[in-house]
Amino acid sequence: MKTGKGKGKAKTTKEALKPVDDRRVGKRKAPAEKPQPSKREKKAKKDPNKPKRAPSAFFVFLEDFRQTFKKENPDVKAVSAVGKAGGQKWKSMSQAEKAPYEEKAAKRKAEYEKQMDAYNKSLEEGSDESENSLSEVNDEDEASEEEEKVEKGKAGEDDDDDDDDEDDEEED
DNA sequence: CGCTTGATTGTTCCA
DNA sequence: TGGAACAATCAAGCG
Repeated sequence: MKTGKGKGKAKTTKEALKPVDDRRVGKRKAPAEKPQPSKREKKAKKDPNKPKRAPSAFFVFLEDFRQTFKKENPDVKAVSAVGKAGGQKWKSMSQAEKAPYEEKAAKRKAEYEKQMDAYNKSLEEGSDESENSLSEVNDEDEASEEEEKVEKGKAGEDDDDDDDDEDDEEED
């Protein structure tokens, strides 16, 4: 389900307008253990195979944006600057532009899912019962880069066009 | 000398 | 169902 966030719209956008004050979801963890709970403690507990989260479309976009941003702002050395700028631009971008990034992110996710598969198994490790349902992840495999059709030429077939949006953003 | 933070959004998982 | 936590970056700053 996804909490109906599908078009949730707003929510984040609006919040983004305002300084992230409370939004620092970075880590709301309860800092009770350590006086200085770092924002993201690198995994307090080591999991045997906990795959790292796949970068979201936003992160993917950031990777590219970082370089661009640095190029135009070589003076800026603050990582946060890129984050902020990237965040704003991200919202400025239309979904169509984010699409390619999302696609890439989706790919990363696919691999992540694979890892999770193995991770899940390890979780049950001791448990008996049901197990094995999925095939063991093949270690090999992958690597295929199927790049889909990048037919941007539009062979003339019309269609498509529905791309929805382009610019405009909803909101309103 | 080394760890820590900082900031973005999205995504994902656990209870 | 909801919240909580974490994903990359990268250098500066403090202990």
